[in-house]
Amino acid sequence: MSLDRAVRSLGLQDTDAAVFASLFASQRTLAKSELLTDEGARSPFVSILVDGFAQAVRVLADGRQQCLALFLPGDCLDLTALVLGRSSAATRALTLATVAQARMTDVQALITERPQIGRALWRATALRGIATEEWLVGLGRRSAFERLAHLMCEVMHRMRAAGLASHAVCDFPLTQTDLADMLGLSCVHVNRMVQQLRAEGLIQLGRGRLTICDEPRLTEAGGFQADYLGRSPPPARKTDETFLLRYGLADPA
Amino acid sequence: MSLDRAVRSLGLQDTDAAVFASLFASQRTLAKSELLTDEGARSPFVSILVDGFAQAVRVLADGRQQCLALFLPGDCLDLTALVLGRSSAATRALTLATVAQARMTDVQALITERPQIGRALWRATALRGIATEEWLVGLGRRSAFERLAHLMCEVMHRMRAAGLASHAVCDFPLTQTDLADMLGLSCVHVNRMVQQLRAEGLIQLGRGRLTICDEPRLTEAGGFQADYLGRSPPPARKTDETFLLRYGLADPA
DNA sequence: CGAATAGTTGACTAACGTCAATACTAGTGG
DNA sequence: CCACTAGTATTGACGTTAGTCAACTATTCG
Repeated sequence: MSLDRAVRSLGLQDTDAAVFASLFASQRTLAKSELLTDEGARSPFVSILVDGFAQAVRVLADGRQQCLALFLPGDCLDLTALVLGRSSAATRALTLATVAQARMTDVQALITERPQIGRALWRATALRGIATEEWLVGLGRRSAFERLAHLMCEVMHRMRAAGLASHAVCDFPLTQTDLADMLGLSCVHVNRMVQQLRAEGLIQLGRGRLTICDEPRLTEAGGFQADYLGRSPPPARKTDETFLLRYGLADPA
Repeated sequence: MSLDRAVRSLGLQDTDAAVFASLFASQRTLAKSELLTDEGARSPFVSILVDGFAQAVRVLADGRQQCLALFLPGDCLDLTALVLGRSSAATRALTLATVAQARMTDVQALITERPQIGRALWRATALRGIATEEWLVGLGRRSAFERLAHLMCEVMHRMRAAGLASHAVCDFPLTQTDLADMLGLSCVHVNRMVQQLRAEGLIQLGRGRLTICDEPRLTEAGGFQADYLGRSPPPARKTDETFLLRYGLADPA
């Protein structure tokens, strides 16, 4: 993933894009599992993932942990630190990874000078929030099988958008333990669900690659909506009497 | 909750606060269960909840639903719509509620004129994201009992910050079904956990009121960190050999 | 080749959901 | 003030999903 492409995916163009990108002159390589920033830390840099996979993760006092976000090449890492001054979660490389870094003070200064850049980063912050909300829906209301199917759809979708998937195949270097952390499951159960997805002919997964064999059915299985970032009007819902009554939406006529 | 107080809680002061508040001249009353905005809708207004409780909620095609956020008096509703143009989720009154509204175009114009206001709203967007992340951790890695305890702590904490709690008592007009939607549980199970919290002498809950009887123990039970919005450095973790090895954090020395 | 990591399996358990009945509560109109 | 009603809370029996533990196998990588 080129830095320019990453910057354009923020919605920046022309001079804004060029000037913003020019701040990310330095690169840093992270070993697999290496922390880029720790939970609650102040970092003097803003980072964009250029290569490899990473995650945002929170660890509870007793060692349980939950992944809050999966970062693919081209994603901005830890955006909230830019406005809040601190990282809300640890950022950790899931594979050997490369990040481009800009000094936070430089970014701050540039935002003042070019408000459109601030606007774009604010928009990116909001999109990150929506993605988190989507995961929240999954953990709250979807079964393990659905969650996994949904995640496979999401990854393929995002990898395509980043130009990193060919047809229905992309790199997928995550372990089942990594998946378990994302999906709020145990790795044993993830394994069972992966096997079910394979048995039903929906995906192939292994050796660091994901192949979607039957995308319509996988999408259906995960309840995935491709446009959940640039959202269209609410999908037509089955008119369910109970539902309408419960929320006082029944047409009084 | 006065509008001024709400505006100050965004971090705005003096002229910025006054000018921003002046945009919220109109008010609207929502009946219990009434939708303020629908999922995916474009709204021409930015709203601040002045009175009552509200939620952001996503409904799946089959009727399952998950609450994404609980709004208390003083909270900005549906902030992401301001930068993304659409609501990512429905906003619904949980009680009879009052919102103050500003025309979105007016807010946009004011942000251009006074960048500090944009900064404050961006910060609020980021804080909303962190709150969503905290719920994600709960749904992914906390038991039903812990989640409920955590939510009680969160609500009391926020109600105090809004000046709406006296000592350890505050209004709490949510039904157990509402709680179930927030916590990703069934209402029957919520009921069982509420009873357990009561039996252990941690809370009193009923008739629209919440009383925390033993705050230290409730905080402990929920793993609640009061500062999870203005985060301090990572809490000291038990040094756990397994954990360190698993994540390659073991000191190589 | 060997060590470490990752994936797989089965047996068992715990947490939580579902269903269906029953009790309580608050608001309503008589 | 009382009966009525709708919404809410509670209970028990039972089913299902997912977690835990402990082994074992397959891969990867040095």
